[in-house]
Amino acid sequence: MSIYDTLNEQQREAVYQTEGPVLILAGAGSGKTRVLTHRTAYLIEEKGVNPYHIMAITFTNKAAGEMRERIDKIVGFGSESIWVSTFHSSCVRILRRHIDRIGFDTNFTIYDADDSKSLMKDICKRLEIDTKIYKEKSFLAAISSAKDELITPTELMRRALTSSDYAKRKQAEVYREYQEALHKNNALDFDDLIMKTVELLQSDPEVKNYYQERFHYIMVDEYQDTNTAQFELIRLLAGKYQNLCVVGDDDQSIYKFRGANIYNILNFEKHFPDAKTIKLEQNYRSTQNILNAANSVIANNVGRKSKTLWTANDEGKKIDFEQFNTGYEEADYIARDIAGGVRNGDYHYGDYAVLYRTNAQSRLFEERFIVSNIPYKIVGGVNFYARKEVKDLLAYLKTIDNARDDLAVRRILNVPKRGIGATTVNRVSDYAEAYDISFYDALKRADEIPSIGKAASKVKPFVNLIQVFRSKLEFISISDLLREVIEETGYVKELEAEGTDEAEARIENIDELLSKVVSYEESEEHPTLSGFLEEVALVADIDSLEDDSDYVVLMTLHSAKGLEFPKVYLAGMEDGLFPSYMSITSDDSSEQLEEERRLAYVGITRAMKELTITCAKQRMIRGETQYNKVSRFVKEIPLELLEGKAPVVSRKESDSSIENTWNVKPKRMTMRQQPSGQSMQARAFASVHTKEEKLPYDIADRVLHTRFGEGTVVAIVEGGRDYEVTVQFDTVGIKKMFASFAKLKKL
DNA sequence: GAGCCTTCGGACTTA
DNA sequence: CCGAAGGCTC
Repeated sequence: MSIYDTLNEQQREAVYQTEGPVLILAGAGSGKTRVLTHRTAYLIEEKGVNPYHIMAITFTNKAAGEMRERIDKIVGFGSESIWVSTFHSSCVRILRRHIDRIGFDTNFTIYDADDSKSLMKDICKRLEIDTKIYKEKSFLAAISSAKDELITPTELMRRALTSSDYAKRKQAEVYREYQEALHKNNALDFDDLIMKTVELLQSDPEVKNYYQERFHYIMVDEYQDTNTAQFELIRLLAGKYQNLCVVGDDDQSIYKFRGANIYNILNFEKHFPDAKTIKLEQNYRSTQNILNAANSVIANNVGRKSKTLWTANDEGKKIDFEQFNTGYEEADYIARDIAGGVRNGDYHYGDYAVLYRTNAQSRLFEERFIVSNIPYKIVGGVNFYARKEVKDLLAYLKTIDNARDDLAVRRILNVPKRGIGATTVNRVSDYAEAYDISFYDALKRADEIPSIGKAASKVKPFVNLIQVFRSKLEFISISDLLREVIEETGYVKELEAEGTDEAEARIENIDELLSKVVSYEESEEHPTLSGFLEEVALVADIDSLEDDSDYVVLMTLHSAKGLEFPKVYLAGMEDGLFPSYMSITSDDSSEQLEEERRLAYVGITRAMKELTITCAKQRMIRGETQYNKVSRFVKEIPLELLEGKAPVVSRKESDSSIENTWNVKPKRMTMRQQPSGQSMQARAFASVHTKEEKLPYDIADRVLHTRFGEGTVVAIVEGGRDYEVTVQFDTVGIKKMFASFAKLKKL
C-alpha cells in the first residue's frame, strides 16, 4: 500500500498528472494541500525529479510554513532544497540576487503601507498638490492597481494623455515621481516586489533562463487570488518547461480590491491550451447541512465554474440563526455559548472562531470575552509591526543597515527628542535635493548647510550615534545591537517614566520585538541585520496564529480563508455591514455583491461541525446607530437548514423591504407603505426610538444641519424605524442620514 | 523654531 | 474612535 492509496480518485489523478499545465479546481475543504504535498512527493520519489527543481508558491507565510512542514514529513530526502514560499518572499529572494541588473542596490529596503504613505505625502508637498482635492490615498491606490497590472509610469502617462482627464495625468505624474523617490531611497514597495521581478525576468534573458532552468515544476496555491503581475511572473518562470500546476477555487476569490484577477483562473485553459482540468468536489471538512448552506448561497453567483461540493459526512446539526436587538446582545450570546460549550466538555476554546466583516466589530467581542474570562486572540487590526514603538526601533535598525532609506532616517532623527524640528528637516531635505545626495549624507554635512545654523550642533550627535552603531555591527549580534539602541536612545526609560498603561503595553511590544530578533537569530544559520529586516517586512498577521494554543480566535472573513474550525460564528450578518454598504450602493454593485457572496461562502465553509449565524437589528457604527436588515445571504440559505430565533417576517416581505431600504435610486415612500411584517420586538423598539410621524420638511425643501450647513433635500426613504434623508449640502456635497439623529431644520 | 494642545475629519477587506 | 493639522505658547 502506497501513500497515494489514501487519496480519492480525483485527488490521485491530480497527483499523477505531473507534466504540462494543470488546473485543479479544489472546492473548500477538498484536501488540496494534501494533493499538493503528495504531488511533490510523487514527483521526487516516483518521477525522480530533483527537489532542487521544484517550486511551490502560496500567499501567506503561514500557508507556506504548513506546506513546508507537511512536505518535510512526507518527502524523505532533499525536501529542504524545494522552494516553498510566498509570492513576495520568492520575489525578494530573486531580487536580492539580481536586482542590480535593473539599477537597484541588492540591499534595498521594503516599504510597508505606512512608509509608502509618508513618501506619498512628501511627493504631494513637493509637487504642490492640494491634498484636499487629490488625496494621497487615491494616488497610492491608483499606483497600486497600475502595478498589479504591470503598468509603468510611462505607460500610465501615455494613457492619460490620450484622454483629457486632468486627474489621470496628475496620477501618472505622481506615479513617476513616486517611483523616482523609491529608487533614490533604494526602496521597493510591496507591489514593486512582484513588478520588479517581472521586469527583471523580461529584460534579462540570462536571469530568466537561470530561473526557468531552476524550476522545472511549479505549483501555485490559491490561484484565484493572483493578479496580473503574479500571473505574468508565473508564466515567465514556467515559460520553458510548462509544468505548471495551479490550485484554486473561483468561488473563494475574495481579493479583487487588491487586484486579484478572477479571469486568471476562469481563463486558465485559454492561457494554456494544453491544460488538463481536474475538479476536487468531495469535501472532507464540513457536515452536510453546512455544505448545503454554502452551496445554496454561492449558487446565486453567475459566471462561475460549475462545481458541486458533496460530502460523505453526517448531516450534522442545523445552522443556528439568531437575531438580536444590539451588537452587545450578540456578543453576549456568543460569549455565553462558548463558555457553555467548554463547560459541557463539548469543545475547547481553540475549537471556536468568531468571524466578522470588519475589524471594528472585534471590540464588542473583546470586551465581552474579558468579562467572561474567555481566552481569545484577535488576528488583524493594528499589525504588530505597524505599532509606533516597533516602527521607531526598526527605523533605527534600517538606518544602521541602509542609510539610503531617507524615510527611516527622518522618522528617528527627532526620536527621542533632539530639538530638531520640521524646519531643519526641510532645509536638510532641500540641500540633499540640490546636491543629489541622500538625506543621511546631507545630515553628515550639516556644517556645510548654511541655512540650518545652530541646528547643526543638534544633528551631529545623531550622526555620530548611527556611525557608532554601524561600526559595531560586525562585532555584535543583532539582538545586542537592538539592546544598545534601546539603551542609548533611552527609549524604554522614557516610557517607564510615563508610567501609563499604554506605555507599559509599548514596553511589552518592544520586549516582543527583542524576542523576535532572538528567535530569528536562533533559526538562521547566518543571521544578518538585512535578513531580519526582510523577514519582518513580509510577515502578515495571520502568520502569527499558533495551532496548539487553546484560545478562541477572532478575525475578519478575509483572514479566515484557508483555515477551519469545529465551531464557527458568523457575526454581524446584516445588509449594510455584510454585504457592505459600499458593495450594495456602488456602480458595479452586482460584481461587488458576488465578491461579498464569495466571502460569505468562505465564511460558511470554515465550519466543520457547527455554524452559528448572528445579526443585530441595531448597531453602532462609527458613532452612529444603524438599523440593518438581516443579510440577504442569510435569506439565500434554505429555511429547513436553519433553526433558532429566525426572523418572524416571511421571506417575501422581508425581501421587498430590503429593496426599499437599499434602493439605489432614492424613492419617496408614503406612510402607508411601511413594512408590515415587523416582529414584536421591532415594534416595541420603534416606540422607544422616536420616529416622527411626519417630517417637517419635504423633497426640494431647504434645510439646515448643525454641522454641514444649508442644503436641499434630494430624497426621503422610509427605512424601517426611521427616515433616511438624502441632502445635497451647499458646501459638503451629498450626505445620507437618519432623520431622528440629523435634526434637520426647515428653512 | 520647537513642541504641546485642541479641534476637526475620516473611517473595509491586505501581502 | 484615531490620526493629522493648525494654533498657541515658551
